[in-house]
Amino acid sequence: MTTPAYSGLGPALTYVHDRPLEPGTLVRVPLGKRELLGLVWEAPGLSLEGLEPGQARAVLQVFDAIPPLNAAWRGLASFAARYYQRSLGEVALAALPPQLRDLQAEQLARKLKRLAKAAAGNPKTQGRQVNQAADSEPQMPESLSVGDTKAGPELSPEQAIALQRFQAADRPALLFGTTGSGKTEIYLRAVQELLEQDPQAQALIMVPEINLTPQLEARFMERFARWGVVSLHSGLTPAQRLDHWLAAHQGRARIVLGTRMAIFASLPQLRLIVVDEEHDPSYKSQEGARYSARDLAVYRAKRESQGRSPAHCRVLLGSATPSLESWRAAEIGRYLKLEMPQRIGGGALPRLRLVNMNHQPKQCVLAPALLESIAERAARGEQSMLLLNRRGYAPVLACHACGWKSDCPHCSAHAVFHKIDRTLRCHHCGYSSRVPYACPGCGNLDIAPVGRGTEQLEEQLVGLLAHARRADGEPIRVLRLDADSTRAKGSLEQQLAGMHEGEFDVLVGTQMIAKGHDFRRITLVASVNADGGLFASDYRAPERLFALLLQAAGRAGRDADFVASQGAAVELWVQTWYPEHPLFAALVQHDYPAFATQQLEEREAALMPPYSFQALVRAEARTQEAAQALLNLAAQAGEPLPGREHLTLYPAVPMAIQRVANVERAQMLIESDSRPALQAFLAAWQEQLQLARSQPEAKGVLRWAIDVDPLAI
DNA sequence: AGCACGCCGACT
DNA sequence: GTCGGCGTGCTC
Repeated sequence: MTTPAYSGLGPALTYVHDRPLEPGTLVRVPLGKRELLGLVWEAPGLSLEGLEPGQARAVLQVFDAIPPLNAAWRGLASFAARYYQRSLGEVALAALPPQLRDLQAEQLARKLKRLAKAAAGNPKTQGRQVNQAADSEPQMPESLSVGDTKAGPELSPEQAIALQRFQAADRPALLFGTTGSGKTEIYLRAVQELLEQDPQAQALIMVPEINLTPQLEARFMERFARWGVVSLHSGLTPAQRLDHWLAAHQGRARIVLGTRMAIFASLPQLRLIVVDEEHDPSYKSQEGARYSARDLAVYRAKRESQGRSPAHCRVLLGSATPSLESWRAAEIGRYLKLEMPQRIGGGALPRLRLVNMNHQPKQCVLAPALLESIAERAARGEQSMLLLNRRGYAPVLACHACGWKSDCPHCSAHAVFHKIDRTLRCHHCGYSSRVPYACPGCGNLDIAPVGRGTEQLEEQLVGLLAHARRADGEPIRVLRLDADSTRAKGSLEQQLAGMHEGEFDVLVGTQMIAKGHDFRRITLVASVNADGGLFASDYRAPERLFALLLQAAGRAGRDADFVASQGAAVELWVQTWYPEHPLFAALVQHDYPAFATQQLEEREAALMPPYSFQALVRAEARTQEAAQALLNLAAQAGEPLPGREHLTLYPAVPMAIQRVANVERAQMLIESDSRPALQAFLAAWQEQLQLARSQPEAKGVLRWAIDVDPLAI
């Protein structure tokens, strides 16, 4: 009755034990020559009499020191496995802390005894652990209302109404709140009211990125340490992850904060799920079971409420730029829409300044007016932030004599020029080589960088601002933050702290600086080259660009007092060659609803999600032909399958980056107006895919995977 | 996924 | 003649 952590083996395996085991019990079982962690699953109608001798081996150990995973959790795991077309064992066992796999039952029992003792001796032990991880983040000053031990600020009327409507909601709620409108305070209050009113209740708070957990943790710890706050994300050590998981599973932690993996945390008394920045693509897993933690949050809340009132477990999705899926659900009343258009403290939203690059001096990096504005701000003690979505010095090196380009030898992509260590690096496979002295094609010495990355922007900015001075008369200081500059552990926190202290005047970086961080002195945000998102082949690109720009804009002017005392103009500058693009018309007005309406109309006309349902099958092989053959052969074989008549199967095509690490990749898009039809077809089709593998045309196929509700096509 | 079994190239 | 490459197949 256990499932192995292996994806090819679909249904549960059968084992025997000398006494009945409750479903959800963790066990240790033999499989082949190995000993594995297993999970007891329900086995309706199975009796020992029906078993051939030797058909079932014996359970080795029972982890009876911890309670079984409950029915709601098992329901979530089996739904996720079914919906995302993976085996139950893979989903269920991947959702457990990895260290559990290596532990013997007695070791776990001993650990639990120790934890119980520690918890009895010091009820705050749990909280301490978390705080250590979070202490590098500067704390937000809270305006404490006198006599209120809960130490929350007064809610604005708008917040109070949103919270009240959420508390009365009988369906998932979408909190559409401008950046700086105080969404986090709503989360905190919702959690507080729930945990005060129900002494057992647990809440799950999800954030898109690991970088954002420390500061959220700090805010939750500050108010709710007494209730036990733990985090769950991939940055924890294996031991921490097990501890935190156990704390949640045993109900010692009543608040769990985490990234997408936290959706599978065992929370026996789960009553509230918050998904912050619900539109963020990080919620969609890109490997293993390709689940959407946001979608599973909605499912899980419903499943937890099964057989109880619909509001037993509530779910709150928050965003300043909701996904079009959630937006539409709110429009048609499937979700409750809560709106908070005002910034707390009345801070003005940044004014959009579109820079028409057609009218700028030739070859200019930053418009002169933008440079000047940055310099003026630095002179007044204000900070600026520049976004450029490309790390490295230049995306490619090229020889103008023979046309040679710095291509990665293993991928169909350029190797990026990193000037700092004079390397060419492929961002897809990790290949790295020294920059050649002369062109490998023709020996020409004149090989030059083409295009611009953050390293180069930083360098040019320092040059362009050489004449300018800070308030203290010193030269302007530029900080670059991207995956390269923050590789060392703790260096992101350290550099962010420097930015907060005002050590730097200008911050240059990739996406990672646009999200969440609370910079107090930034009054200008600029997107150096936004056009990539305007005409990308991916139909979701405009949506992502809009979200990125608004989110980045939200970094500016967060401290209304600072802005007022400076008399600062809070601005978002966007450099573009296409200023007339309709996306910008909506952006000028900060009008997400208008943008969403326009995008949804396009989607409806083209019958794209959320007006249709998609799945993507990707194949990897030694040759492109084999990868495509597998998909096309399986498609042919799938003709008679259930649901097929409601589907469109497009021909297999090479992926955008066709070859990565010497593996050829192809994909096939499947579209349907019926989710059940798509589900039924995919479930049956797996077998055809498996069979197609043994055809001679598909020789050299390495693997294939189905991505249900893919984000990028 | 692991781990075994099984059939073809360069070494003591 | 063996060590070892990774292709194919199985695990209650």
